[in-house]
Amino acid sequence: MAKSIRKKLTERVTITDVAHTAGVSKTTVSRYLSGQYHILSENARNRIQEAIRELNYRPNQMARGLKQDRSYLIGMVIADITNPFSTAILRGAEDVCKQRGYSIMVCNTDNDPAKEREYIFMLQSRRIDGLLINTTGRNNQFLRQLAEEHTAIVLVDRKVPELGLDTVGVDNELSTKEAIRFMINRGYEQIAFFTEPLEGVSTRQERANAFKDILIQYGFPVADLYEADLQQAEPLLKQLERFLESSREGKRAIFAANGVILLKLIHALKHKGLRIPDDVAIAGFDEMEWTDLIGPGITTVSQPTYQIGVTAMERIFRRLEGDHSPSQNIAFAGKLIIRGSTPSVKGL
Amino acid sequence: MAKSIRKKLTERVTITDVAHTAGVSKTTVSRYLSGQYHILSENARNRIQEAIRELNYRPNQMARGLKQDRSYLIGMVIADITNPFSTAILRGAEDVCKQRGYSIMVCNTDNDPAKEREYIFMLQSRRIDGLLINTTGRNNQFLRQLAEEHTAIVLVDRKVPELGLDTVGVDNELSTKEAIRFMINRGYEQIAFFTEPLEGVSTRQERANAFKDILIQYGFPVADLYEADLQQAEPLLKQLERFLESSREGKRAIFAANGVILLKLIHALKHKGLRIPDDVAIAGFDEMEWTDLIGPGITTVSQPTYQIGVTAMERIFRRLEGDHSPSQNIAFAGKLIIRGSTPSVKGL
DNA sequence: GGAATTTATGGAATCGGTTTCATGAAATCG
DNA sequence: CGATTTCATGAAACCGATTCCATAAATTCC
Repeated sequence: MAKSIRKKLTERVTITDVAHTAGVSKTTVSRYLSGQYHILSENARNRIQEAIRELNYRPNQMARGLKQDRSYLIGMVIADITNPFSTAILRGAEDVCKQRGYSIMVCNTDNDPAKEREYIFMLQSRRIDGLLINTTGRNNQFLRQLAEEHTAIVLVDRKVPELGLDTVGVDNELSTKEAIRFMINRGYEQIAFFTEPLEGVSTRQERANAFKDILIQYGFPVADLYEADLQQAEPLLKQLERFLESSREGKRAIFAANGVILLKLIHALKHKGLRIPDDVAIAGFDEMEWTDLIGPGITTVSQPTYQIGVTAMERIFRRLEGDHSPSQNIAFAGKLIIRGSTPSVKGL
Repeated sequence: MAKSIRKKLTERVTITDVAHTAGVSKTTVSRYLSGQYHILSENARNRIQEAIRELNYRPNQMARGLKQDRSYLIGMVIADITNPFSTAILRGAEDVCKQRGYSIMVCNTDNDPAKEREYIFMLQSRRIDGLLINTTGRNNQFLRQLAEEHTAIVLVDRKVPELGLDTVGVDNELSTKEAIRFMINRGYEQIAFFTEPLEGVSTRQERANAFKDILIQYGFPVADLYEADLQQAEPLLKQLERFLESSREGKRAIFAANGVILLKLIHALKHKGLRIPDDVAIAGFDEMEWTDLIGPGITTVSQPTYQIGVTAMERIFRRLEGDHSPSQNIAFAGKLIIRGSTPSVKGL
């Protein structure tokens, strides 16, 4: 009887309920919800407003999205969510989304192409409007598919030229060259470059190539480019030892291709009882909250991470608004922050 | 004509398309999608599978969710997404969600109740099934409303007793007492406690109270409890100076109530040219990737952050599965990691 | 002052799935 | 062998919004 009907009715408040209590049709309420106030009478507007308040109504986004073929959802696929670099980007991206009423769904892949694929499928099922991805580069086929379904995709940090998508990141060549040139000018005679495996990751490749180029340009031998797999600590330690054995104290320096490997290297140096910069100088990509606190301060290349997130998300919205211009590669300048970990070599 | 029809048809592949090409009804396809294989003939199963593959079909989660009144979405409202503490929890939560086919929507509030409220409304519109929240404590009314609409809510880190919700965090009293007691036993005669403003945040209050309790228990005066607003750097610096002026080198120590303030304090000490631990000893909550690298290493209270995220999310799913048992407060033990920043006082 | 236009509104179809219920065929039973 | 149960399937209603189209009333036009 009445009791059970009421129960059913109050279970979830729908647009129909609002229409009833306001004494208008669903259509009119819908118009109110989408902000088309100018075609509503003041009377209707007020009564709807009152009804919504009274019933504490919140429109169902799934119903809305279904009909409009829009989810107001952006996917963000990140290799490692605990990496401060990633979260700074996320922060920027999130701020832009919030402002527009979009929400971000985070997906953590651990650089695993299989996980990445699963997430792409899931996001596809959710009909995301946009995707911001730090890709493994192994699921290009599926990304292309997504792009064909009108999802606006922006690659962050890592490029995949064959996809022809917008990318946002830092100018790796420029920044790496600036940093290595700086170290050469400071008098270091042997510089090692440590990176995670290059295969398939454009960012790492660009930095490694810039390193090689600049060494060649200055007539240095390119002997110390180390690709370390960080899953196990051993390889990195071994490679570090190899470098230290082959080089002379006071004349050598290490450059880390990103913040993760920079941290690992500093750990390894501490573990071996080596001092910065006396035993070895060090610098690397990614400014982090602790880089000025360790020893004499670590020289780093700072990326405008928040800005990268903001810009990437803005490109997504530009695309969603119908911009069909050719894809852009947006590269911000990195900033070299010089600290005590890379002093001038004695005797210069 | 045919062309335009085809275009329309291939625009988005729907369950109807799959049904047609497989030569069965939507109902049958739906059963396949929800894994009810046992009631399908092998023939139908194969043809549907083939059709899905051929058309590259992905079911629309919005349509699904609309009918089922389930979004398979979990909201995660965080005060500061760039805080490593938060992302570690997110990581744990995300892993659990992925496994169950749920997705997480991240919301960054900056500890702003207004932003938090906006997010709660948005998440409500999306009909999230669960919410994991690090709340400002200023939107209890809306959280209660959400809970009434069958959203499973778990409070992380910060409690709000009046809401009667599940909470997951660390045992603040126990860990704080252990840490302060340790410092007292090491011979420090004056210990300062630095925290962000206590008002409304249970975690901070619990830690501050534990600090006071243990000092009283040991017969120390409670003179140095500093509430610093971190928005501007000044207050913290002033308070730090006040403490340093009132205390004696070699006999004093600082305890930071969380990782953020710990970092700020270390920065401030460096800024003032003070050495750890010679000029002042320091310890604090939250183990971070750099705490063992700064100076002699910083003594910290480590929280099982990943585990907190996993546990919180598991409680959400337990609730979604229909568990109506009384609410739980789950408190993990923190772990005191002793490092060089808190050596024994000379002469002990 | 009647025709044409504008304005405010609502009925009904629709989005893409799930779920209820009905049905015909095959299998099991006494 | 007829009655009953099981099995595989599909038609149609439904979830909660938006949107197309129709319509009555009010306004403007000549």
